[in-house]
Amino acid sequence: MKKTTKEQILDVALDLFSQKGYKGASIRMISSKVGIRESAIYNHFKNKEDILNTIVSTLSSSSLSLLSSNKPLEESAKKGKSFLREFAASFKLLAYDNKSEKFFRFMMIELMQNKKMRDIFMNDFHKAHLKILSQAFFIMMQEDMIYSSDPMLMAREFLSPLFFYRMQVTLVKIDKENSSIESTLFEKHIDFFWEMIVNNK
Amino acid sequence: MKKTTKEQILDVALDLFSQKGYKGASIRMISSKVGIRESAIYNHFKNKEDILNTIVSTLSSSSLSLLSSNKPLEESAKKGKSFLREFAASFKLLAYDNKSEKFFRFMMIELMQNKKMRDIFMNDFHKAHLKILSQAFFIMMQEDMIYSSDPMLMAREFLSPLFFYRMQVTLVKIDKENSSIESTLFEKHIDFFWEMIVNNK
DNA sequence: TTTTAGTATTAACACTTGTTCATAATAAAG
DNA sequence: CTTTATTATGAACAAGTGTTAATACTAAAA
Repeated sequence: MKKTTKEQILDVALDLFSQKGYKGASIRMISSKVGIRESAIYNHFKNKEDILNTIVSTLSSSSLSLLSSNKPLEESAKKGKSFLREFAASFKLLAYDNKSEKFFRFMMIELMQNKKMRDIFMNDFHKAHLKILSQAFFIMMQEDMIYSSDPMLMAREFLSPLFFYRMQVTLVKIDKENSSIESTLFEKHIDFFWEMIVNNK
Repeated sequence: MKKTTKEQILDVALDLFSQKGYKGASIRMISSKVGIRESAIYNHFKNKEDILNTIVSTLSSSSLSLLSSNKPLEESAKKGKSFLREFAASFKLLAYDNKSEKFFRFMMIELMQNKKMRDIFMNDFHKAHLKILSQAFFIMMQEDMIYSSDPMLMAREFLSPLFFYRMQVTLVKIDKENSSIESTLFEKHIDFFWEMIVNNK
């Protein structure tokens, strides 16, 4: 139940990284928030970069993508709009999950400065989602549920508003403003998008 | 023709800010790239923040939004798809303009750390575009050119992929990879979106 | 030519950064 | 109780940070 010092360091570090970025959060800031002296950190981590790497390898996959791909996509994709609703719902969930939100903020800060973070964003985050979505749209097209088009294009067009809305929720929440308006954007997006692509002849 | 020292400082500062962020770019880095000593900077700017403020107030509006709103929107909106194509084209242009690109990178880095940057993004960038687009879509609906819907929702749905594609172009260009694939996303977006909303009864 | 305004330099300041080392406190294992 | 492994401390380090002050250089105005 009680967190180990190592876990506390990781928690505090993620919190500070998400607010100030990697360079902006110092070892002394982290240690003082944990309640120890800066030198004690080095009993748990080799150096500052080691803290970063531990956070990244722990959270990059879990905090970004949904990877509910253990369930057979063939079946769930045939649910059409429900599938999209579920996809967006889990996407939205990540925007409101504490650790995921912090990692998302951190990723956004580092994105333009750090090649490793760019790779994580492109592969673990973007490509992973595009793959699931394009496959799902392909199935929906085969089933004549939606207009026929390029599945990858459709996946991008569906995904990019989701990303933007997630970013917007994060931004609004930083300034402690009520994010309930932004919260509805996800559902509106599903309705709008489905209405556009559905094959209702 | 020859740039003044003050202009050089601003150019170099923007370049470094866009790569390392505000905190990551030091006065000594800037001065050495300009070819002067660090103390000489203070003959041109009060302090580091003064450099930042000068850059922001100079570039925030021009590098982010298109503000071609000097032309009457009533007329151009009636051109339908052409209007959207022009809008996206100027959006794309900014992604390939050197200074605009750098400011965009800088804005992305600071977005999660700096309230002022968040305000610029929300107002100068996002709201400004949404306003133009929602008005345009409203006109198109009145003219029966497109399906009737919530103009603001449609504006968001149209704009957010543009933002995402612009970000993606920027990311790809950082690693010097060929961005020609991402470059086509803008046009594909227009075609896809127009196809979805056009009223072809 | 002398005065003056603008811009450069050198040196120093107080402070923060990541990291190391010898040492002390603590708690589990013998 | 003693040994041992783990985790804490305090002090110090070299390097980097933003900024200032005194001073020199340079070019136009008097």
